[in-house]
Order: sequence, then C-alpha cells, then structure tokens
Amino acid sequence: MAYDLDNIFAALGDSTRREILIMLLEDDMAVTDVAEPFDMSLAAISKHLRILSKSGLIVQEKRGRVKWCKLQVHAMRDASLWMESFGQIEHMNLEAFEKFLQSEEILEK
Amino acid sequence: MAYDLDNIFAALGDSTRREILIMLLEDDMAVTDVAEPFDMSLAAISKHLRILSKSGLIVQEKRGRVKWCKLQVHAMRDASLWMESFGQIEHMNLEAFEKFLQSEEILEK
DNA sequence: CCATCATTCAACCTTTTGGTTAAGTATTAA
DNA sequence: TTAATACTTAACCAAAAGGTTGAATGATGG
Repeated sequence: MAYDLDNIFAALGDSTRREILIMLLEDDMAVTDVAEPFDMSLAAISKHLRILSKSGLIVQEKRGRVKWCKLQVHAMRDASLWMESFGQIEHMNLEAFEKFLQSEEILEK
Repeated sequence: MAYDLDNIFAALGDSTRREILIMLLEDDMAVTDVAEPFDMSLAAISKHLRILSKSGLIVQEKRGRVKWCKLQVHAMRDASLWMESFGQIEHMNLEAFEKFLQSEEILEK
C-alpha cells in the first residue's frame, strides 16, 4: 500500500483536520480560505495542512502566491479498506482473509 | 453517532494498537496474551488496551483474575462509514449528501 | 495462609502535538 | 519600487502520548 496508516489515522484523529477535509469535499481551497472559519491562527492551519499533506489525504499545489489544497481520496480509501475488513470478517474464512490482506500489503509485518 | 471519531481515529493511529486489533480478530484474549508478542512492558500494553476500550474498538470483561479483551466492530464501522463518504462523494449530489451525513450525525457541528 | 499470577497504578521521563506570536519569503498589484 | 497579500518558518509553550520501572491490588491454587 502506498500510504502509511499511522499517518492517515493520526491525521484523521483531529476534528479540525476532519473539518478541513469536509470543506475540501466541496472544492479546492486556498490556505487562507481554509483557515477563515477556524478560531485559530493561520500558522496553526498551515501546520494542519502539512500533516494532511504528509498523510496523503490532500495535495497542495502552489500557483502564484496561492497554495491550493485539494482532497485526495486514495489515501482515505486505503485506510477505509483496512477498517472495512473488520466489519466483513464475520462473513469470511479468517485465515484466507488475512492472507489476502497481507498479499495486498494492508496488514503490516 | 455513538462513538467519538477523535478517539477512534487516534486509537487507530498507532501500529501497536492496530496489531492488537488484528490479533483480536482471531479470538478474545487475556491482557498477558495480548502483550506476549510485543517488545514492550505489560503496563504499556495495558495502557494501549485502555485507549482501545475508551474508543469503543474493544471491550474488556474481567472474569476472575483474567481480563478478556474482545473486538467491537461497531465503533470501527462508524469511522469506516465516515471515511467511505469521501470515496463515494463523486457519485452523488454533494449538498444532499452532506445533509444526509449531518442527519446521521456523522458530520460534526 | 501464602505464593503466584494477572493486571493496574504511580511516578517519572522523553518526544510529539497543537497552539501561540513574530519575523521571513515570495508574489502581485499599484 | 513599494506595499500588500499569501503563506511558511522559528522559537517558544503547555499538555498529551508513549514508554519505563517498581509497588499495589486482587484472584487462584496448593
């Protein structure tokens, strides 16, 4: 798997960052605009965006003096798949399923 | 929603805890047995299990001197649903979808 | 009853997290 | 070229996270 579950889940573990992701569902946004609704400094939001970038949940692209933030669903989908496995496990053969997860590199180790 | 996404995602953001959850897929386990494969003190594992309990990802039940740890898929399913929404968004009407999420109390605020 | 087993608690330590403010770096517009 | 805009960086801080060790608690088996 391309993305690191530690970083993805840690990124999602903060409600400010989840709210940012929800905002980005609607459209790509500049850093200043992302920061606007929050009662927090721009620098703090900048850090949150850096964490989201590092996890792969967003990408940032600088055009001119504006840095655009864009949601990336792929990272989330990987983590989502990891989690889904727990709900589905009851319907499947456990050992075969774990082998499958390992072959997909969803399970670590 | 019954569970708190902050706690669930934060709990999942640590690979030791994710490994514990995977172990618990196979069967319920005593704390000592959970700790066995890890290169870490029992007290540390006890703390991890407390975090997993608090998030709702496991439940612990004491029988005699043994405290059994049992996976709970419900919490994970809630978080998984939150994440799934991002993958599915492209196929749906956005505003209707957000209203749905809010009505389901998946989105905060 | 006593030793042992299963587990937690308490005190401590280091690193990370999430925030601040102030200064610094590009880019743009006048 | 100068001032404003859009951000990031640096230095700092408090609190939380993740680990340790050693003592405490509470059941069980002999």
